[in-house]
Amino acid sequence: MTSSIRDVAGRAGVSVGTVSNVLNRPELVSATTRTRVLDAIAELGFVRNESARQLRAGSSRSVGLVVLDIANPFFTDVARGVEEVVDAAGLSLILCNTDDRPAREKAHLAALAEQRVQGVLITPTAELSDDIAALRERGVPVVLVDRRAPTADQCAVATDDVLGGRLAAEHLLERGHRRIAFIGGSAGSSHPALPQVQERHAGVTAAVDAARRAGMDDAELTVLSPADLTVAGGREAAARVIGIPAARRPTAAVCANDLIALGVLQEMVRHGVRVPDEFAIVGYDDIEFAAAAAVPLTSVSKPRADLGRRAAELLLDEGRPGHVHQQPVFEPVLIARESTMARRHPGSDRGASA
Amino acid sequence: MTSSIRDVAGRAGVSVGTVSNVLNRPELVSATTRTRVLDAIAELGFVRNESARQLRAGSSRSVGLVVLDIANPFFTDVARGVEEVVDAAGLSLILCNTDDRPAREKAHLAALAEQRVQGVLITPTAELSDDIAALRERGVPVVLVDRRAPTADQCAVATDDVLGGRLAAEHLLERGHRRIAFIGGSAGSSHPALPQVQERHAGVTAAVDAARRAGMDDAELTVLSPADLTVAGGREAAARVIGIPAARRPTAAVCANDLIALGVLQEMVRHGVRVPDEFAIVGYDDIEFAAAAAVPLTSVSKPRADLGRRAAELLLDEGRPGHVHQQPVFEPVLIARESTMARRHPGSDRGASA
DNA sequence: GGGCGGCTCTGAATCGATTCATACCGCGCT
DNA sequence: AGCGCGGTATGAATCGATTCAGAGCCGCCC
Repeated sequence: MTSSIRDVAGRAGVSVGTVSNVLNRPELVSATTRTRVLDAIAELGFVRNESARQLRAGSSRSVGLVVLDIANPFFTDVARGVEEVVDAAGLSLILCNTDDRPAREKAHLAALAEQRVQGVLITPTAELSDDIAALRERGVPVVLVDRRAPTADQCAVATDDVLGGRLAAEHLLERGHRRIAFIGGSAGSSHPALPQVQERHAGVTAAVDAARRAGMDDAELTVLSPADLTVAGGREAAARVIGIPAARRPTAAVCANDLIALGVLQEMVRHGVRVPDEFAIVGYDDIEFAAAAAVPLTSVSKPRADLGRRAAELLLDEGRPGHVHQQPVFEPVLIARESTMARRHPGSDRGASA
Repeated sequence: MTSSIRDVAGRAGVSVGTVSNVLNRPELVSATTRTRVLDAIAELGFVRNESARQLRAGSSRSVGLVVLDIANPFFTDVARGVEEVVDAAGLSLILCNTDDRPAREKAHLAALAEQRVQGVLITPTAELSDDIAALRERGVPVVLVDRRAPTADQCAVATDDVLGGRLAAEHLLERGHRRIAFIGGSAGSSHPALPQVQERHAGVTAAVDAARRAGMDDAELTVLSPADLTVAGGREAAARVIGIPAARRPTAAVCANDLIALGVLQEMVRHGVRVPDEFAIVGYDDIEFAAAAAVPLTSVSKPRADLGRRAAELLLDEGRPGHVHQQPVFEPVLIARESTMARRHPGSDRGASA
């Protein structure tokens, strides 16, 4: 059925070594033999067996990318960036989805290890499992994606999420909001929040505290923790916000990601709460659907594809001799859109609270 | 560095065959030897080399999923369904993205063939390349996803897109719309449209024709072909719609997918065209973001995860003896939401054309 | 004519897990 | 004592591509 290099050799009347040379170092083979071999390959429909090649080589021609949520466009954009670099290097990409479940992460890492991938790009689940450390001990390069490295002896590509959280909160404060919600905290949630989310939270807290110190005594922060960082989670949290009596209800929210923000937006609209006039929303990640929402979402933008590209580059570099571990941190930027476009400018008037 | 089964055997004081048995048929090994071997494995941090295993076995423990656009949530939902089935079978999934480019499709299929995957699930690019046929000739099971099989000798999981298109158009006609646009056609586009899109188009056309025959003489269809089936494509097409003088401008659109619909929605809102009052929109696929849009999108819903699940099941079944090729066709359902909720019911009044 | 270098090609050894025919052990039965 | 049998363990052969030391050949120069 499937023919091997040996069949090709037989057909072309040469040795297996020669066939291999045609495949891998054609310049070593005379033109005539080369065409003879290529003809045989075509006639037999020969396809190289990667397993055999890998066995000999000791490692595969692929890298793994492990993400938290394949349904989150943020990660597909990161994947695009990764793919670009990986493709260019002639490697292939194995995309794995964990749904933020440690057990799935573990299983995927085990499979990748068995496949002897050249390296792994991973956005780990909340707790950094020791499976990752174990992989690294086995000599498999690992680069953390959108996550800070716990130690300096490894590569990681991150975003300054404290800054991002601060930008979001300051934006709302500047527009006159005083009662602000952070949606995506970990309070009361079963498992710990992702560090990325903790950072965003910290940034928001810092901004609100600073505002209070600067004289906005009434600035206050409410934290809501949806079950997960999805559109459904956002809807659920928004419903809770709506349940708060108008006098105490936050007038704006910073969401831990855009999926949540879209859910919040949807639920607000559904309940007739006007966005941004009655409730302003800031998302995070600036996924394409944020701008495409009918009330375009103000969002904290990070270079999604660049994150992926950079991570992939670092991973490929790990294999090389003089590699130095790096932890680049990208700076997020706030993109203001309509979802926060009401209210007056800085200081002064804090009128019409809902 | 990496230890092999031989090292484990040495350490445990048994033969390699025994170690292999511990790994694959532990019931053949006595309890004492088994624990001795397992201890050795743990101590050495041994990880089985998949390449070697695959080489011997002749095929890998993975299947490939090749999609048109990983950034389209429709495909990530399909992927989820596939993953579920594939995981349960103890296989792993290799996810490949083609961006509807035949060259990329070809490259991915070649890589999958070299990896000796157990099968391939694919939503092919517009033209059915012969690479797919070639794969099948080599004995690799292939199941088409969201695409009808050209012949009965293969498996394919599809949706009745003619019906879907008709449902969408009938819905708009019932709500009093007469000048309808189909956004996503192939007219004037460089490459042929996807068959799925052609079907949707055909369904819309059929509905409009039927309406005309039924007495709605003024029912008419305009076709717009964006460069690609993305949010950006939708925006571009919407801009063109807005350019049409109000008297001739369509009052509603059926979009080839939800990404386009979201783009259209966004552009309409940006230009102050009220949705649905001045312009109604029907999307296709019913991705999560359709419902989450602030003007929730009426959309033609198909069981996305089920498509994936079913396709994966058929693929796994292909390996089995009595396999019979099947081409299940799912029936789409129209989910009415606000983006089409203006205008009066059936027949009568066709008033206020923007 | 002998020797040497350059160009081709050969074929055996190798990677690591699996498989299977074979061997071994102890025990009960005749 | 001999036979057979279930239960275990062995180790050589195998999968297919790659690699590399070495062989064969040709032409050229001294």
